Amino acid sequence: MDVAMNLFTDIRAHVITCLDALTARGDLPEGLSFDNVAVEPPRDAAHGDMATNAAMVLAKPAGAKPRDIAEKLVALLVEDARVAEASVAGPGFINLRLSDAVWQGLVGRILTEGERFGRLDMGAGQKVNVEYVSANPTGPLHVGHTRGAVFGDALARLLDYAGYDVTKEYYINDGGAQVDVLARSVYLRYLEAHGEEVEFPDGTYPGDYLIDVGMALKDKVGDAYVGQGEEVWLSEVREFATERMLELIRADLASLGVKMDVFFSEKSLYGTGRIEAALAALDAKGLIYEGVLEPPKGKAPEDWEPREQTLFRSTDHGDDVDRPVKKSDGSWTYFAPDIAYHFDKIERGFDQLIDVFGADHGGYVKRMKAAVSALSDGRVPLDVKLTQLVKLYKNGAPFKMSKRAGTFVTLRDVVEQVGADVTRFVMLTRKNDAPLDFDFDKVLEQSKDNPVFYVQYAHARVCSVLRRAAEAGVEASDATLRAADHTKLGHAAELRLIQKLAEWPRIVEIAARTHEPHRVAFYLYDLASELHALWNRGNDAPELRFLQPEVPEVSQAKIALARATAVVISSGLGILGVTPAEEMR
RNA sequence: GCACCUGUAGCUCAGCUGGAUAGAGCGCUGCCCUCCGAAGGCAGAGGCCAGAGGUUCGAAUCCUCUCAGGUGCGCCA
Repeated sequence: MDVAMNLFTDIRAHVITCLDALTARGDLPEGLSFDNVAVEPPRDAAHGDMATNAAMVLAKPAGAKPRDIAEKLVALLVEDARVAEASVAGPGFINLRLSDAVWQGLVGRILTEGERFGRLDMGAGQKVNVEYVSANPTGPLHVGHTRGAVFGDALARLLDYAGYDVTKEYYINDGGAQVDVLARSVYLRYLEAHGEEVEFPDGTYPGDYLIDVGMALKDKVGDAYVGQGEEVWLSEVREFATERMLELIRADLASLGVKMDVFFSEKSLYGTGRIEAALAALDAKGLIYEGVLEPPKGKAPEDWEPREQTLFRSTDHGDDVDRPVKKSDGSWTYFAPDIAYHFDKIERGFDQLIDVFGADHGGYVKRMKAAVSALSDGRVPLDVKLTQLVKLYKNGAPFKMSKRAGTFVTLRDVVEQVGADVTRFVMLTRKNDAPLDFDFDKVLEQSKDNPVFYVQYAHARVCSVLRRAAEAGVEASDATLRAADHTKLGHAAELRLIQKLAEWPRIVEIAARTHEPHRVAFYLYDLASELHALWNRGNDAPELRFLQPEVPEVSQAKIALARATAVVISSGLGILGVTPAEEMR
């Protein structure tokens, strides 16, 4: 077990020990649960370094006044050398101030643990499947997919960092009618490659990106399909085209730094008995029946007619209505193979499933959860994360996207214009379920209101200090910095930065638990802000500058702090999939 | 009609298993660079956390209802 140090859990353990002592002494009744006892950073730094609610949450079950418990607890807490001061405040909070030595000691530990500082074992090696993007293989990925791709990928990296065994997966919707549309569109481009004049009727994809595919098809099969009916070429062309589209999509993802572990084909579920097996599993639980659905109220469906269908009793697992798995012609609905796909994930032994969908698929969440709940007998949780729209702007003005007008913005367009690092970071500066504004000009701005720049700049400044230390003849290797005398870091501004660094493992824990990687991005911004603040104090107070060539020991302690900050920034950016910058250009 | 998401400073948004006087950036006001670390920093003003009830020692956070915006609602995926 490789558990990074977390000062908050360390101190919480100390609080629990003291509570046990109070219990043994008879000051607290036996058998109290300490589960709700928390040790957290205080909202206001003036309250101290950490605060615990122990006295308040225990007052009621112990039948005592919060302040009485608090005072007894305080007396024990201060016996530990790490606790410099403990006091009761407000309704019964206990504020703790830790000795400077505790904070100073953290710098050396971060430098020793490096990227491992902040890694957790909360996942305990549990297998988690994160499914994301899963776009139809009918064309290049567009901006909407980009957000899902970045979010899913960062979530996967975050969970890995938190100790889960993560599989990143893409479900290829290659079983439905739209890949037939793709095949017909490619066929038209194929005819075009043979010099025919073609038109693209409604219901086909007129995009230029298929021109190459049509030519490639010509190179492969010559004129074999010219003048032939669909029965001759449809299946072949479909396979050829989807394969090409997948290559395109893989390349799009690669340009963003996204690499999937598994591409799972919907088509592979057909004709193999796997859909039937999944539905049989539901049937065995009495959850499949033939029935007629009620029309949705108030929506006045004009062409509604009652018809009998094969239904999944999803209402037994929290859905609002039962859902059809077969169309009236007897073929499967989209839902059926998706049930089989999730059944497959369950059978592969995942302890937890996560699906990342666009917000327009919100209506699909309950039935999917119902299916997973039913298929796993409630053992495997499914969390569905919805990503909201990305609104594009160009220099403050909305940027309209239209396939017809040719102003269709692809993932590749975005990455080519602003770069993968910027794209990824910006996509994570908002909670996944909140809409996101993406301004092509603002994201490249080098100023404080651009968080990407601000965080990168903090990292680059540390690199710059290290370079200049070398020029000034101050030894600043990692080994030296680790062994430096960190007790020289006594200034309040320096301790503040260290305290921010101490929060890193907590941030990882919270972000991983809530499946919210944006928390990492916001934390990095705060951390960068602390570093910049300290840096700028060096303008007026030379004794706070990191590099002080005339006193190498002091420099080394301060540079160690800067370096520790860079280590954490680098870890955080790693989770976001962003490369830390060594210098700004 | 129903379901899900959202509603926090003038604007864009954070806010942990419920904790203390609700935070950040932009914008606004006022300071700080002859040079040595200013693509920046410091200070200030600005809030009925959409509204109304409820739960409790304590609610932006949990529950109920209302209002506003978004998304979706049987043979699309």
